[in-house]
Amino acid sequence: METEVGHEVARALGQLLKRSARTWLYAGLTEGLGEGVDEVTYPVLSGLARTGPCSAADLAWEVGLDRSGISRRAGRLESAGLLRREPDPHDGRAVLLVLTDRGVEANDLLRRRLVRRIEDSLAEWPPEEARAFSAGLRRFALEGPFAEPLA
Amino acid sequence: METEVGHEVARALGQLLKRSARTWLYAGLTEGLGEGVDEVTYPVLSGLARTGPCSAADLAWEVGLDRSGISRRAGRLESAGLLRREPDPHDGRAVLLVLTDRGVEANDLLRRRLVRRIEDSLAEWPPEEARAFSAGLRRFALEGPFAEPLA
DNA sequence: CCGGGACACGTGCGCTGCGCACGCTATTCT
DNA sequence: AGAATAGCGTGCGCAGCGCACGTGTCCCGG
Repeated sequence: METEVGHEVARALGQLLKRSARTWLYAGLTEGLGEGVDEVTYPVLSGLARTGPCSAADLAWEVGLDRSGISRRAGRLESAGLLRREPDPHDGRAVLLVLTDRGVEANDLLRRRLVRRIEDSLAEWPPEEARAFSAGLRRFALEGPFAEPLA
Repeated sequence: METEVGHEVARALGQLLKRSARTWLYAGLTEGLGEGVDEVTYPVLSGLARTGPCSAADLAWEVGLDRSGISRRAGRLESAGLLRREPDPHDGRAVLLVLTDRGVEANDLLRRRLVRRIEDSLAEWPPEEARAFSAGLRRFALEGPFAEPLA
């Protein structure tokens, strides 16, 4: 019984973690925006939108990446004018990453497109089933063991 | 309403696709097996277990990767003695990838461990909720747009 | 029967992303 | 004040991926 669920989730997760799945999810989503934002930099953009202005280290924890990776990606977003590095007023060593207005705008746009794409793929689901799936996925991804990524 | 579901799924998927999530899912899973099998080669192993003996091209479609990637990973599994390349009796050009007995055994072991890990993370869920989540995830990942990865 | 185009494979090559480690500057503690 | 610590950006090496080439095989048309 229960082991059936485990197998099913394992199988589905395997499919979901395929590179091509990620590709599909973000493919063509950044159409019309500058060169700086793509599927690689989007997690930094959206993560920063969630956390608000914060250091690269904190954002690294949020995004689940090394500091250096964040710094590089942030550099691209900065060049594209979507992100601003400003000195932390309380600590001269620290640098705060802050979204510019255009950054916020770009993030909103991308998020809308992403949500749209996901909703399209759920369009034919019975609404109740979709809700249950959404709640379960949220619980699994956000409240499960993934919550502590860099342990 | 419905847009709430879209946002929630988008957020959860973002979290799920983090590198650290993949890391957590497979971390330490290959303990005790040879050097050839790890989180990189496992998709090939399990994919081949699903499809049965097949060519690298077909497996590439199944796994969602380029042929070359499959060939490289298959090479590792071959070195580890988990996989065998044998000439296709019907086509002299083609090469069939076949799991050895040890390969089947390794795949079963890894799968059991993976299922175990997932079930542990679902241990405190209400059984009905877990079932609903499992069914929804299966539908989303296996019957959704991900079904055609290399379109 | 045979020759050319198509097919399947493995691999060299360049690109990209990642983590580690170094150097530098600012802070904090003794 | 001087030393130890913390935070940052970046150079470096490694690994994986896709593309494209060369090789061997199949198939069909002449």
